[in-house]
Amino acid sequence: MAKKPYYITTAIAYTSGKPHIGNTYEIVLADSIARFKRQQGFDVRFQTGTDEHGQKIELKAQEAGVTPKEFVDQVSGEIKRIWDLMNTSYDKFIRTTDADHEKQVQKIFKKLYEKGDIYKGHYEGLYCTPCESFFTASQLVDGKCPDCGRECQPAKEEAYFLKMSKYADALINHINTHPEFIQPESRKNEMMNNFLLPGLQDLCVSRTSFKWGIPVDFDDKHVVYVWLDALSNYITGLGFDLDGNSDEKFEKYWPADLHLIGKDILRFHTIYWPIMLMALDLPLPKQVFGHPWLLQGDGKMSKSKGNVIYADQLVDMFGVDAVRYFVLHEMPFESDGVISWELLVERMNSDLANTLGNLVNRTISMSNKYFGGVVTNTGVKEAVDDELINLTLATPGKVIAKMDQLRVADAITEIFTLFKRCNKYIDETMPWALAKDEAKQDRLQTVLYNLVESISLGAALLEAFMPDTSKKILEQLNTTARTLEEMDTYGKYVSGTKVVEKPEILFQRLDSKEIMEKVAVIQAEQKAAAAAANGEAVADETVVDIEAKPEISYDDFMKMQFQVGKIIACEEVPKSKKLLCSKVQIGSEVKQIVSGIKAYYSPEEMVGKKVMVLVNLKPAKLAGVLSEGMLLCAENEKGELALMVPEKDMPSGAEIC
RNA sequence: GGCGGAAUAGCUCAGUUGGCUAGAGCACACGGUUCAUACCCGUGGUGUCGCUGGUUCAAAUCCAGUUUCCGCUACCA
Repeated sequence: MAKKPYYITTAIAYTSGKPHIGNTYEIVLADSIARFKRQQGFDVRFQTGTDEHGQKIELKAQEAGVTPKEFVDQVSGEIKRIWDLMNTSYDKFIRTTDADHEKQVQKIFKKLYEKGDIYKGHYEGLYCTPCESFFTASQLVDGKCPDCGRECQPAKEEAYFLKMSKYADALINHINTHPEFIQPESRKNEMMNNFLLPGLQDLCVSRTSFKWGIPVDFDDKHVVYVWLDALSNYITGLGFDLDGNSDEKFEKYWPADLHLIGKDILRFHTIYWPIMLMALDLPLPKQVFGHPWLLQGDGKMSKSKGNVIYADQLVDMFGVDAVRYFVLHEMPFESDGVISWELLVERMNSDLANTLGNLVNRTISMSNKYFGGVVTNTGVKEAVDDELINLTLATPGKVIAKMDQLRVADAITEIFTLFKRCNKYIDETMPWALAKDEAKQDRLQTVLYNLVESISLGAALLEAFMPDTSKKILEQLNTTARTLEEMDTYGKYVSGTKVVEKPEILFQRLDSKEIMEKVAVIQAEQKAAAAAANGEAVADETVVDIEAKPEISYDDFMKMQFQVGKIIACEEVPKSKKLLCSKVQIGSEVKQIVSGIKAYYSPEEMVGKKVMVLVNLKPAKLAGVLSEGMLLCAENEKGELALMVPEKDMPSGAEIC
């Protein structure tokens, strides 16, 4: 019988920089699932890769003084190197700059255009600049922005749009009839309530503001929107061809069984991607799992703090399998996991060195000490053996059940429960006591055999999660990994086998203090590097490009009145997350102004500042609070805000012109 | 503001449709053991199961209200 196909993908990694351990988690998680499915007898196809287009990359390359292609070649190579370092068993590493991918994306775009699902639209009268939103004519209220009620700006650029609304009902129906489609389930409500049920807007799927993307082949002013480009990788990587000449891999593996992605990009995978597929008349993936994040224990990761953790640093210090064990084991199914160097040392010592490593070590040592390494099943069973045997035989089923639910951390815990039981079994049977009694030699043989048998089975189960360790244990026991089917009977370890003479230490215990000293050095280096990079950035002057607005006349400009305002009081706007309400003294007048800057300024530090105010703006209510003007801010590429203040002290009310 | 979720031992979390003295791992303390990587095994918690009410023979579990935190989303004049 032909093996059942199983197609699993990770999100393709964005090539804006070196991936940290959080990004690396995803590929390891996918790898453990892929390996386990192979062990279960599936014909697995495992795809990963890099997402290489977009304005951000164009800018990064510019900063680095290289071409975009040179930039992504370097980063993509680095990502692949780390994926390989982590011993991940992907079958295909796709790059969105691959020629065949680009060609298919162009074809897809054209096909959807010809079909009418992508149409050329205009911003004219439909673009609200302050809201930064596009609206279809029907969405406008009295010809004005439905959100803010103001005039929408005339367009200066044309763009292509994907008709989302056409497929919305079909998608809602699909999600409702396929409860397993979006995982974890709690995310399903978010997608439904926030996007689908309120009504989908057509999606703008082309850009003209930058060049680094796949050109629309029939209209080369435009490049294809990066998400349309990136999402297509899941089918182009299988050799999909729109003209019907698809590779057999596509016929075999599509639709995907699982898209494994971060929880932050669920929207793209559960709304845009399915609609794209519907428009192409292709079946939808069976499941999309938005996994949680691996977060740094001591605050957010940042290069300037020097606390970004990279996979290769961890591997240097702990080894590949310890890192794999850690990221897989520390991640709960739904909530974010935490990583820190201290936690790693703790897990390394207690789980890997003590429970597992020491178990293998003591078992092999005893076999050598008492029987010259030969492990024989003499069949002298006692009641105490039952518990170990039963648990050993039950463990594969438990692991399979957990893996079926994608609960990888729980699956690993099941395997370690077995190893712990083995340690207990040694205490219960006390081999060293049996060894002293001539009459108990056969019993001792059986006890050691049972241990070797249970460890062999546990080690085979470990393959998906810690492939090297699994192999090392089996080699030391001089046996091979059995399949899941072969785990149904106890006693398959060949009696009379000789184990290795001197056991190899699988995991060395580490001293937390020594590790932390090394970490301090790494962090200091990273901090210094970040500072140096910042210094360069100052010299190089990092720039931000924003979309240009239409030219205005001097009269237009003169309509606006700017003055220096002194903030004399400030408080948070209740029930709002981003708003601060300030009392601003402008000359002898006091205005109340609401600003969305709570994330960057506390009410206390606002008071006393002299800032630039647009004073003749029509008052409006924000979160129910009247605002009579606007505090002007500069905004960087991250959306962080800084208030504009006069370079020299100026009196309140001074005109800015 | 809208929708949803969470609150259980020092820490990280389990607790299926309400049912026996509320569990696991880690950490900590004590005891045992010596084959082993100072390891393994055992024992040890008076935990207000966020708070207040309610339903019930019985509530961590169901209902209502309340507080705090989190996610998505809206607001950024």
